Amino acid sequence: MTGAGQASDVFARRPKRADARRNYEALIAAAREVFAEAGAAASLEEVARRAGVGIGTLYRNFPTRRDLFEALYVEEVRELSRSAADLGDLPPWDALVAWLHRFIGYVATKRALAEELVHDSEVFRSCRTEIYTAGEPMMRRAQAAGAVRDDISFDDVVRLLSGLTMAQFPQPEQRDRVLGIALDGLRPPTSR
Amino acid sequence: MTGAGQASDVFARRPKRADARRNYEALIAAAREVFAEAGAAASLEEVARRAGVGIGTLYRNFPTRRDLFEALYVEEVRELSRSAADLGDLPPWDALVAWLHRFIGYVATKRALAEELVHDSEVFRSCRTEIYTAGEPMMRRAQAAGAVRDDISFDDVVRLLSGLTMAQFPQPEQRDRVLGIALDGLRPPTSR
DNA sequence: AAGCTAGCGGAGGGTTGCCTCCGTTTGCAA
DNA sequence: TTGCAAACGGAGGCAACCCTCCGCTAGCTT
Repeated sequence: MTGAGQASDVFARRPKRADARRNYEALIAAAREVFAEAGAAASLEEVARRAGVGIGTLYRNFPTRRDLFEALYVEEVRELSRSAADLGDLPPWDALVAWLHRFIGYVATKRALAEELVHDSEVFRSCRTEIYTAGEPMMRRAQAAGAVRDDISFDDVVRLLSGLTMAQFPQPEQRDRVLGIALDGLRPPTSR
Repeated sequence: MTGAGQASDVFARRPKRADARRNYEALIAAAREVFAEAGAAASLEEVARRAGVGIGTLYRNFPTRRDLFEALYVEEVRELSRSAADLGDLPPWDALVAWLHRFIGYVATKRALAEELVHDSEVFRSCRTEIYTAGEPMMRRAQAAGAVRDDISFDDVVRLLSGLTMAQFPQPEQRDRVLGIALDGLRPPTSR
């Protein structure tokens, strides 16, 4: 369960001809932009326009709105999951904190997508698995080292921080401070 | 600055004739339901339908979608703000915690609305003031009593918890546990 | 009880977005 | 180079929603 096989079917539909692949990437990029700007209800025609392709091309690649969401989401999760590897040589607590920072950053871009995908999606579920596979060991390690309290689960942490990504933070330093408060809550009573 | 006068202009448009008032209330109630179910982009025609009034009536009462949002939002905030008074005789920390619990409950119902209103709204701003007027003293009191760390602001707390309201919690007890973690983060280093 | 007027409701015109369909283009293999 | 399948793109039909407008209804006042 490395996660590599889990959601690979999503990428199976990735086209092979050069122009097709180019359009596919352009659509993904445009969709990322448009949804970030206008929310999950943004017009698909706008996405196609911004990608510089016809609306027909969009629908061939992503027959439904949800298909587009899923492709976008999977892409994002992949990157996050992969990034856990870089942190192996940090001390347990530092590694966890660093990864959670990335977690917030990644998730923040697409709160709208998640909103849409929560409802029974195979892909969404396997992405969750992928994130947990990446993050849970880091937390266990921190717990084993006594840096994180024992009475909470990784799931608790994810939810606590997911929330933060939704909130609007005009200045990024406030976001960091608030994240700091939340992280203090993870500490065992003695090690503050 | 009791807050009573701040947003009263919003209520100025409240109708006086019996049938009109009835319809107004029905619209508010229907809107609360519909927006909770279908998000902020829900159809206004559906709102009117569910309220059992004509679409014309809806538009007379709330010329724009935003007007409806605002009315809904103000209503919610009012209740929350008022509820702070009940908690005066609890110990500082307990009072704060109790109020924050309510805060979460109230805000959760209308995350979608807030999303829409954040962008430059007079009403939104005065509602914020109202919430802060209700909550900030409770937090100061808790800080004075040494129950909350001194290096954070009420605004930090609001944002930390606002996030939580966005997250989906299948079981309510997990929400409480996660809220507990967040609240632990508010404590001064010594008093855990 | 009778009139006045605030308020009602929904038909309908306009806009926008969704998605299909098919004639045209273009990459790739032989 | 040539042929053919894969891919393109956008016109256009359909559906949903927005919002205005105006003839009708029913509270309130005297």
